[in-house]
Amino acid sequence: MFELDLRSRLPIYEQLIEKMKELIIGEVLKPNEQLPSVRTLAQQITINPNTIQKAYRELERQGYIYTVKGKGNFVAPILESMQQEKLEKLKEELLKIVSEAMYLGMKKEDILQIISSVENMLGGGNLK
Amino acid sequence: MFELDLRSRLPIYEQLIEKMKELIIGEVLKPNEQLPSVRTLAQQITINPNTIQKAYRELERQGYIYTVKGKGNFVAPILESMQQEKLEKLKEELLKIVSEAMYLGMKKEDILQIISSVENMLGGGNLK
Amino acid sequence: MFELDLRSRLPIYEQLIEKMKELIIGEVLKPNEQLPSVRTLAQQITINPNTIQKAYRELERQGYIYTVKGKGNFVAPILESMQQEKLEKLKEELLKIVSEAMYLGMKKEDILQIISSVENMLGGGNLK
Amino acid sequence: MFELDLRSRLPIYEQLIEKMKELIIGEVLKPNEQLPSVRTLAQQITINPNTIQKAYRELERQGYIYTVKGKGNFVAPILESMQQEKLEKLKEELLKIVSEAMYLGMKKEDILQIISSVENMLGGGNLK
DNA sequence: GTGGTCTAGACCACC
DNA sequence: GTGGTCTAGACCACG
Repeated sequence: MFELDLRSRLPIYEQLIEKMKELIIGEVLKPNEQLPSVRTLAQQITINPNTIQKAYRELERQGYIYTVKGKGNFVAPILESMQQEKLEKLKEELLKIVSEAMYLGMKKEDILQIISSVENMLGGGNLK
Repeated sequence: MFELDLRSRLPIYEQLIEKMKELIIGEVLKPNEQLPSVRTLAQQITINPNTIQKAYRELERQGYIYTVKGKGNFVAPILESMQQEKLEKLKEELLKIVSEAMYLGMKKEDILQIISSVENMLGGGNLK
Repeated sequence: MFELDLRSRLPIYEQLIEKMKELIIGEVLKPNEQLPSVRTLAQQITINPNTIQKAYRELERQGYIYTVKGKGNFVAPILESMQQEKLEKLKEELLKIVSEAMYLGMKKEDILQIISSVENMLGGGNLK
Repeated sequence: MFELDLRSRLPIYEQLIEKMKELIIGEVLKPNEQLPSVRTLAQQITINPNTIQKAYRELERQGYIYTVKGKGNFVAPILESMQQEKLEKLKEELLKIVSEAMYLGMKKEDILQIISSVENMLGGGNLK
């Protein structure tokens, strides 16, 4: 389930964060679903629990999961408060990347295709 | 010309590489144009010459520049593969950001609007 | 009546203690009034009875409530020392926040305005 | 310089954060001044370097210090961007604490006194 | 059982 | 030299 590249330049806790985000955004992990415990996951992917911890704490800070001490970590439902703020940031990022991409010759159609593929992923027909 | 962020998590030699690549692909630096020498550039942006060296060596390895001993470093002619490589990276980034944005509720229209604004911006004086 | 935050970093028994203290010092709970039994309260706020127990025991130790075996738990008469203790804590907090705010450029007037607005708010129907 | 209470309930990395904030806010540590290195500080106060790291990273996240890899950690100058955001939060906190304090009988004069003491600390006459 | 903190010691990239 | 990451193993508080 979690394929990590131990040799990668990206620290493995960041790889973990990315993977988890994908699972949450792709709604493979549903809101309020419990995540594997720090220890269990550590054993499963044979990695130190501290490393999982680091990833989980960052995900919590970013609002993707929430922690109940003594219980576990859970997928956060989308909060409106964080939503607006975050969307603004994403819009800025989008603007930057889109302009760079189009400057280098990417066509409007290429971007539309990306949007479509995302719609399929998120839409009724969950790929899972 | 080269705005570097010393505080960034990216090593500055990598920031240099990225900047140079963009200037080369965007043809701000024309093929066979001579690059500033390691020493002068180091002085200009007050950075350790070793760091510049490292960036130049890596750019040469990747085929973006070539070195003539005793003369200096020069911009290599652009290969399509370079643009392609860059565009692939941008596509991946786009996919990530778009899916995150749409998960948080951004509408297709919002993205289309961003595209339009970029089109307008580039529409007038595209250098290419 | 008791709004607890299960996700908070503060253990919930401490949250309970703080809430109770405020209710007692603010005289929402009057001296010698009977508190809800451990079980009923546990049911009401759907929390482990052990947790309630722990809070009650600590409140007793600190002199805020007293226990009559076979009868239940009761609000102790307020001692000045309790108010004093609480006020000291608040003063420390105030000092920290005020110094941080003024370091970041908040003006004395801004704080005075906050005080005024609080005075207005309390002015009308102070329970005490 | 750093008196830590190893027995305290507050984790020592949080104690460190508080101390550092005080030093920065009190301008004992001036903007762009270099902080002791992770290792040095660790030796000085005989604490594990990882613990210092944790404190430094959090301070960076909160905008109090910035890190230059390979160089060290430095006191951040006040950024306007973070300022506005943070001040809003502080105002809310202030409102909450002030209203609680005044409800419990704290006088306007007590608060004014706190403000004065802060003014002295920050003003021309640095206590150091 | 859960997460949170801490230590000791190691290796890496960067400058 | 600096910070950044990771491991192994320990102890604690919480529910």
